[in-house]
Amino acid sequence: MWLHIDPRSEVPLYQQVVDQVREAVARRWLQPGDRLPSVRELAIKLALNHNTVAKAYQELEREGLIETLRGRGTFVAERKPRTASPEDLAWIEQQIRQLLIAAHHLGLEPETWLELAGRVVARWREPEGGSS
Amino acid sequence: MWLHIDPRSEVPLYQQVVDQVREAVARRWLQPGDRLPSVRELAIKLALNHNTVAKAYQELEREGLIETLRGRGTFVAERKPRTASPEDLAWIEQQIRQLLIAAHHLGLEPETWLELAGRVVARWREPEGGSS
DNA sequence: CTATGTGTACCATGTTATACGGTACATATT
DNA sequence: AATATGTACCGTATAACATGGTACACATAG
Repeated sequence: MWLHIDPRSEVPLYQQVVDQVREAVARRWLQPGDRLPSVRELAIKLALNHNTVAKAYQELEREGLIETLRGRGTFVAERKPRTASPEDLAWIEQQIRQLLIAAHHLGLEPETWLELAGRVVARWREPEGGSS
Repeated sequence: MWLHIDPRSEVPLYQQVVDQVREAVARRWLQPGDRLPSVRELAIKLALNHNTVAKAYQELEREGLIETLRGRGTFVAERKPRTASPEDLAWIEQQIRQLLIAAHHLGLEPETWLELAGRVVARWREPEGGSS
């Protein structure tokens, strides 16, 4: 199971599920058509309430990443070709700036940060755990 | 006043204050020794409760960005030279990955994202609003 | 048809974070 | 003494989060 929940994190439990499915889809660990665990099944495995898992799935469907079929289950949706809008780009830029600020206060200057980002991008399509 | 609060944002009000002071310090719009508005003064200007502003200032002091002196006021602290720890680097990498995932779902591939990040870094030390 | 599994919609409860309003205290400056 | 500062309380209110339980609509397998 590639999903793991940290109950002591400040990140809401349903949000942790959303984040991890998002990552799995983005990195193609999950392919379109793949079936996700059922709401109740996943709730038991992660020791969560079924309502919490359902909330995560509903958020993911709202984003268009998954499709749910009554009585059948939940599946990874087809990836729709999409071009980032100017608003999207502005939002992404803002997020980058926020990260630059945080990195600066941790002692990482923008140029060094950019090198680090380059390395992360280079490792983008690798399996999961880089080293042992 | 460079501080502005959006009451309809999902970001907590005190967090908005923290973020903006963090940015002002990181980008040297505020210099060490500069005095920040008093808790009550800022509370009135931003239409916040004094407790909310105080919470923001206490968070900023906890991070070492500002210093508070009883009866005197709140001031931007000296920047302490610091090297990012391995834990810090791991955290930053994780944040970068999260951003890459979000960008991907908006239609921005890692390589394009990296170019965008490069442009943001290039504009890092500019005043405030790039163009008109 | 029945039984089971699916997503979903409720309802109620409890916890926590956020934000407010008010008051009061310790300290520093004037 | 008067004022301004940060801070520490108290209480209240709202919203998000998470749980537990029940029930319904739909699909599939027997």
